[in-house]
Formats: sequence, C-alpha cells, structure tokens
Amino acid sequence: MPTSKDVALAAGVAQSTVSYVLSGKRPISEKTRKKVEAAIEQLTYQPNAGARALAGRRTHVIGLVIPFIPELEMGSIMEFVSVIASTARQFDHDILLVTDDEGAAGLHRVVGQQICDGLILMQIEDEDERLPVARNLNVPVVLIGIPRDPSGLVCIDADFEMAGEHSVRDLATAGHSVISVINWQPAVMDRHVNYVDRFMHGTDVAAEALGVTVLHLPGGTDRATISESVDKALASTTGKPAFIAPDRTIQDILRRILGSRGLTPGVDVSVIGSASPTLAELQPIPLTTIDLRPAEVSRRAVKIMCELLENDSQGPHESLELVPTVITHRSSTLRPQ
Amino acid sequence: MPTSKDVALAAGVAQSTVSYVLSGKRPISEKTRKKVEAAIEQLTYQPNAGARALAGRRTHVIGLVIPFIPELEMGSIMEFVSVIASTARQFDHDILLVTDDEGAAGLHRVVGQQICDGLILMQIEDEDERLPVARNLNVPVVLIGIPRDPSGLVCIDADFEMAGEHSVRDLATAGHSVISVINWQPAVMDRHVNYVDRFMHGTDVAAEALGVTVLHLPGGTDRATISESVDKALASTTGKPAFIAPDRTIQDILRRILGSRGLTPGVDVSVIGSASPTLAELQPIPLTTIDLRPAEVSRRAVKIMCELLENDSQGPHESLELVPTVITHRSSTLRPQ
DNA sequence: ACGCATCGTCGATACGCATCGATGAATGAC
DNA sequence: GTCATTCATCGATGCGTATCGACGATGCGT
Repeated sequence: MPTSKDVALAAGVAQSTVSYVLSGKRPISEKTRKKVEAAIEQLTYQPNAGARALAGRRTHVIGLVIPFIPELEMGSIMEFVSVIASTARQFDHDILLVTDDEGAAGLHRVVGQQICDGLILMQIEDEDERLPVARNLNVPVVLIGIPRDPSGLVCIDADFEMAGEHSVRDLATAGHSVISVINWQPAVMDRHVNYVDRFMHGTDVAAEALGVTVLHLPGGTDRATISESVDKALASTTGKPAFIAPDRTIQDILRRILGSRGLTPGVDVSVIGSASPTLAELQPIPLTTIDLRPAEVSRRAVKIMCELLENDSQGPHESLELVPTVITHRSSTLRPQ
Repeated sequence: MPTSKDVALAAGVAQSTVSYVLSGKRPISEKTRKKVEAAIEQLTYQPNAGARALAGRRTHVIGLVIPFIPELEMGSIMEFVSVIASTARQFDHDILLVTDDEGAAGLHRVVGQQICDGLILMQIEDEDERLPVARNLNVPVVLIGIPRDPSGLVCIDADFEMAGEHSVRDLATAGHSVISVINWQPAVMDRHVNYVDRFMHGTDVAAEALGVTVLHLPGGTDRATISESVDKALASTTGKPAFIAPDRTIQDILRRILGSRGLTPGVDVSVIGSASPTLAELQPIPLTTIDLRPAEVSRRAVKIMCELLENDSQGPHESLELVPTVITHRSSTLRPQ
C-alpha cells in the first residue's frame, strides 16, 4: 500500500504538501497540485483510515445502533438502514453497525475506543435504557424516535400526531362519523415506543375538533383479534364504517377479513393504512396510505449528525424535528361527496 | 480520554507493559498485571482504535457488502445482518456497512483506506461484477452465495441442491407422483442468483432417481400468475397434487389460492414452503418447510472470515462450504401411509 | 561463590497522517 | 534597488499503540 510519503516522493514534494493538496487547508499552486494528483492517480494512493483518525481525531464513521427484534417488521427497518448508509456516504462517512445485544455497554465501547465520531439510535422506546448513556457521551447522538423525556437530546421522527390527525380529518370529510383505529400489534405496543401514543393522540384531537367518534380497537397478528375488532366497529356505527390501520401486518389481515364479509374498501368501507407508495399501488384495491417517510427521516438524521460533527459541537445540544407525513388518496377510501 | 500512557503512569509501569498486559503476548507477573488492571479499571481506559489499527495493521472491522434491492424480501436479509453482526462481536470484530450503490469501487475504497480487514459479500449473482475485484483484493473475502465460477474464492451458502432433492424425495414418499415446483418471483429470477438453478437441479435429480415427475411452473407476486400455475399443476396430475414453493411471498399467495379452491394442505394437497420455524408454526395450517438456515450460514461466514484473518492468509484461498438444509414436517403435507 | 539461562520489564522506534512554525521565493511600494 | 509583504512549500512534531531489542533480577547448577 502506498503512503502519502510515497506520493510525495513520486511528485517531488514534501509529505505535508500532499496532505494539504488532499485537505485543501492551505493554498497550493496549480503546478504542484497537478504533480501531486498525477502521483496519487498513478500509485492509486488512498489515505490510511487509522492514521487519519489518529492524527485528525475524526474517524469519519457513524455508529448506527439497531435493536434486532424478530417480531418486528425488519424489512421496514432495512429501508432506514439503507438510506442512512447511502446518505452517510454522501457526507463522506461510513456506517458501523452496533447491535443491541451488547446493550448500553456497546455504546460506551464504540465511543470509548473512538471507532466512531457519533451515534444514531433507532427504535427509541419511551424509557430507553440507552438514553442516560446517550446523554453523557461526549460525542453527538441523534435519535430516530422520541423518548418520553427528550431533554438534552437531539431527536427526529415522523410527525405521528399529524398523521393521526389528518387520517381522521380525511375520513370525517369523506362523511364518516365513527372511525375505528386499530392498534399496532402487541409486539409493538409492548415496546412502549411513543409514536403509538402520538398517533392516537392526533386521532383524538381531530375527533374532538370535528365532532366525530374515534374507537381504539385492539390489534394483533392473528385473524381472531382483528375479526373481533371489526365486529365491534360494525356494531358501533350505523353509517359506513371507516378503519385506520397503521400497522402493516394488520392491514393485510384486515383486508382479508373485510373481503370475506363482502365489504369492499372504497365502496362500503374506508380503509387507511401505512405503506410505501409502491406497495400501496400493488394491493388489489390501491390503498390510501399515510406515508411516514422513512427515507426522509433517515436522510435528515444523517444530515443533522454531520452538521453536529462539523460544528465540533461539544456542548449538550437539544432539538426535536418532526417530518410531515403525507396522506395519499387511492381507491380504498370513500370520496367526499 | 485516557491513553495507555496514562494507565502506565497510574500503575507505575512502562507503556509497553500496559500493552503486553492487554495483548498477553509476553509474560507478565501477577503483581504488575493486577496493578495495571486496577489502573485500567479506575481510568476506564479503552484502547484507541485508530492507533491500534495503525500500529497493529489490523482494524478488527469486517466490511459487509449488501445490495439494497427494494423488491426483495429485505426482512430476511436482516436476519443475516443481525447474526453476522453479533457473531463478529463474539470474535472481537465490528461490522462496517458497505452499500452497493458505490459499486465495486466501494470495495476498493474500504480496503484501500484500510477501514476493514476483510469483506463479506452477500447476494452473490452468477456473474457478479464484484467478483473480479474480490479476487484481486489483498484481504480475505467471503461470499455468501455461489457464483457461476467460484474459482479462487471462498464461498458459503445453504445447500439448495440438497433442499430441492429432499423436498421431492419427501413428497414422493408421501405418495405424490407429480410434483409442481413454483419458481421464485421474477425479481429474484432476474438477478440470476444461482441458488435457483441449484435448487431446481436438486429437484430434477431426485425426480429422475425416484421416477416421479417434476413440473417447473412460473412464479410471481400477483395472484393471476400463481393461479395459472396452480391450474397447470391440477391439470397434470390425477392423484393429489403437491407443491414446492420456496419463495416466501409466493407461499402466501399460493395458500390463499388453494384455500379459495377448497383444497386443504395436508389433506387434499401437499405444500412445502420455506420459512423460519416461528413463522411456519404461525400459519393457519402449520407449514412443512425447508429451513435454509440463514443464521448458521451467517455464523459460519464470520467464522471462516476470522480464521482467514488469524492465519494472516495472503495467498489466494479457495473453498466452498454448503450448509445442510433441514426439512421440518408440519401439517401442510400428506403423511406417508 | 561464580557463571549462565530465564523471566519480567523498560525504552525506543515505527505506523501514516495532520498541523504548526519557519523559510525561501515572488510581488509590490517607495 | 531596497524593504515589507504575501504566497507556496518544507521540516518537524504529535497522535496512541504494538513490537523489538536490551537490561536487570532471579534462580539454577557446580
């Protein structure tokens, strides 16, 4: 492997000059820059990351902390991971995977060993054991999700309250007076992620404002639970029923149950779900969805992190950013007359 | 951040002694070891990764190269990622995410900058553009998957041929003489991953050996395609039909189609699918499955990598390891009489 | 009691880059 | 033509660890 010294030798300059050509932190004449760049090209020189980290006190690596929970929809987490990784590359950073089986100790480790410059935490719970650690780490930390107490932390998430509010508002506009919200599956509820509460709160706020009724019904991954919830919903309304099912797994079950009862979404009943546009279009009846914009959330998380890193921010920052959600009307909801 | 020099000072020894206590590469008396360990504890010392990499020419990081293909079942990839990450930790290594949007250049980058000691490549295609690069990298590379030409490469994968063979053998034993194999979905077929061919070859070999007929029918993510394939299967057999559907998405569609035609798996028809035990048990009718053992494949991939790293292997290694698959009989297949 | 091997520890150096102060060349003002 | 100034480059040093050779202390045999 060639070093910057080799490049310097080949270009007939000092090693420090090579360094300055690369960093641009001091003016370099056009002539020597060309020479150095040619030498770099010819030797296929690439700076050694370890040495760079040691001398520059910056690893250009961001740690991504993911809990692996088999019950959860891992596919959707992958979307975050994917966008985070490629956005990080755009900012000239790499992503180190930090799994949660090390627990909070893992955070201490990667920061203590200075393997990364900062941490992005995903799947934040209301009372997350990682939070006290995160607050005391002397590197920037960005949370995707919002804990009960976000003080002293930098958070970003989709605006679930807006999502809940808009969903109810839309269904009310379409003429529904009773709207059934089906909870996330128990595995999610048990994790006490607070987007559930925020979403539900949004639905309640809208209901109050518009004078409609919102029912909160149990969700589950088994047909029986959803079937029961549908029963309750039907019993509670004289008009056409409306469902909001933010959990993707539950959507599928709900769709089949409605189908087996002869209820056609968009005709006899309204259904709002949550899915990527691609997936929503693929449904037998294209699904009206709340887009929680995971890609945008991921992008911004990385952007915030990189800004914090540039500002050499040592002081305890605090911020809370909500990404607006988008409702896309497709065929599964009634049209307002 | 405390350094090993600080530890040395606190323990009243030389810095090199601290290093030897940590690495164990030279004998240290019980007394000084205790002193040093106490100092480490007290200062919460952690070795600096950059310096360690620079001096020791080893980063203790493994690059994991994943293509993000939205059409594919990303959830199942997560299972690999998760196990790879925690296994790597057991071997005292970390995982760096290398996304494929940089293409083969990304491999050059992470190796050239010496960000990682080795690479694990996932989702290998028959003629993968990353292979020529992989062969010429001067770090160990482990492939999960098998390209058309595995020469000069270290590969590991599930034994898909065995999986195909056993599936057919099992259904033949249960009395089926015509067995329909439904292809993976087009998105997978188009990638030219060669496990498809290996699986199909296994089914053909078994068919030949046992004198039964194997039909290869088109797969897809839409109901129509599968429905047609089921039609063809039913038309071609006088006895009870048998299906092998290795693609998870297709399994679901198949199940519903069979249901809507009044065919009950395990009674009127046999179905073998592929899923984790947990998922298989959750089905309305517990599914007889081929377990492709992603966790075991992942574990071994990391193990092989770490062995290559320990042996300081520079010479071009070559090996091919197949992880035996396991068929678990549940209720979706007929019992042999 | 003396030389000799062994064990445990120390000091010095290298790893490859970033950065700071210094130096020489080129430029402009008078 | 001289001096002050700016610009481009060089040399030296530090970052924190691993490793090698060396050296003093200890135990052994005779």
